[in-house]
Amino acid sequence: MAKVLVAMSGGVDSSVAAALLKEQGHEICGVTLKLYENEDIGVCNMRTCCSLTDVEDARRVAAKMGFRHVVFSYVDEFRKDVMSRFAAEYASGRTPNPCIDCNRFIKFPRLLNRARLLGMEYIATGHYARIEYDSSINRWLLKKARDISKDQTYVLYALTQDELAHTFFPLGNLLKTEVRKLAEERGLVNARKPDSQDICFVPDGDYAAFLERSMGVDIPEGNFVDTKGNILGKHKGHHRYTIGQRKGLGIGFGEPKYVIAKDPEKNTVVLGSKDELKSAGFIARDVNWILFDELREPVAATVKTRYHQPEVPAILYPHRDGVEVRYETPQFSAAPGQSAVFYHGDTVVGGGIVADIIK
RNA sequence: UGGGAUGUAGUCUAGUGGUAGGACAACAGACUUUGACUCUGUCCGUGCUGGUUCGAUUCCAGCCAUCCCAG
Repeated sequence: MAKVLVAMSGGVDSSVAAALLKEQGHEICGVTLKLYENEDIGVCNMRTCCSLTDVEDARRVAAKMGFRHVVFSYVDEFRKDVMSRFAAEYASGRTPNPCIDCNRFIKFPRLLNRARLLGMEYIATGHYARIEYDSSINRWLLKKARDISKDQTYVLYALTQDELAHTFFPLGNLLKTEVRKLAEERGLVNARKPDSQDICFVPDGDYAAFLERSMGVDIPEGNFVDTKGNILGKHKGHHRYTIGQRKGLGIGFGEPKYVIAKDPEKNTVVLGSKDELKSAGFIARDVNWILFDELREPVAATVKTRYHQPEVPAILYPHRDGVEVRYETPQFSAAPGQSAVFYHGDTVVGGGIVADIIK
C-alpha cells in the first residue's frame, strides 16, 4: 500500500482515478490545484478547471469516498511558467501548447515534490495513459491508453524517469464509458459532467482576446502575403494565426488558402495552397527521451505533431539542438511551438517542441 | 476629354429568353483537455433606369461605376 497524492480537477476522470486508488487500499489524499485567479483571466466564474464549483466537486468526491482533500495554490508558478510563456511564444510567432507546459513545469514536478515533502511517495492523475517498467532496459515506459480514442500520451511525453517511476495512471486500462459507469455506480456528483475542452485559463476559447486583454500582447495589423511577397490582404495581428490554419482569414481566392508561414519581424502571414503547406520534416528542441537516454543514431518511429492526427512514419536523426525529424513522405507542416511526439507502436519514444520547419 | 472594354452574393466564377449554379470566405453544428485540420449544414447576388417581350440575368437604349488606350 502506497501513500498517493491524487490530482483532482473536479472532473469525472480524476475523481474515478482517486476512487479506484482508495478502493485498492492506498492511503490517498486528493489535491486540487489552484492555478490562477479568475480576475486574472477576465472571467467571474464559469466552468474552468479551478473554479469554485470544481473544487467543490472534488471535495464532495473525497468526502464520499472517505479521503482527505486539500487545495494547493500554484498561481505564481502557473503565471510564470505557463501563462506568460504562452503569451511570449505567441508574440514570437510560435504556437504554444500550454497543457504540455503545465504538465512539464507544474503538474508533475511540483506535485511530486510537494508529495515528498508531505511524506508521500507517489502522485496520480486521471490521464488516459499507462506506465510500465521494462526491466530489460531498466527504464520506465510511457504507453498509450487502452482506450485509444482518449489516449493522452501526447501531452505527457515530457515526463522524466523519476516522475514516471512515482506516478499512477489508474485509468490507463479503462474505457471512457467504463469510467463514467464507475462514477455512476459510486454516485459521484460529476459522473455526467461534460468533458473539459479549450485552454483552462481561456474558458471561452478566445485565446487572442485573452492575450490582448489579460497578457498585454499588442500586435498590430499586418499583411497577408503569398510566397513571392505579393500583398494579398490585411490580417489582424500574426498571433491570431497559426501554421496550417484555413478558417478565419476572411478572404477568398476561389480555392482554400492556408497559413504556410509567419514572419513576426515583418508582421506578415504567408498564405498558400494546401500543397505549399507540405514539408519534409522539422527540427525539435527541448527533447525528452523516454525509451532511452539519448539519441545516438537514426531511429525509425511514427510521429505526431498535433493531438488528433494519425501518426506518420519518419526517421529521427541526432541533431545538435535536439532531433531532426524527416518524414517518410512530405506532410502538412507542423507549427513551431507545438509538440512532436514519437512512438514505437504503443510506446512513447520521446518528444520535443517543433522549432524549425524543413521545407 | 476622345476611343475601347467590363459590370452576377464579401471575393472569384458559371449560365439559359422563363425568375440563377459552383468555389473561396462568413456563420452554425459535429469532432476536440492546446493552436489547428476535417466533416456537415446555413446565409448572402444578377450596378441603376427605362424599352422590346406573355416573361429578361440573358436583347436594346440611357445613366452610373470600374479598367485599358489615347492626350
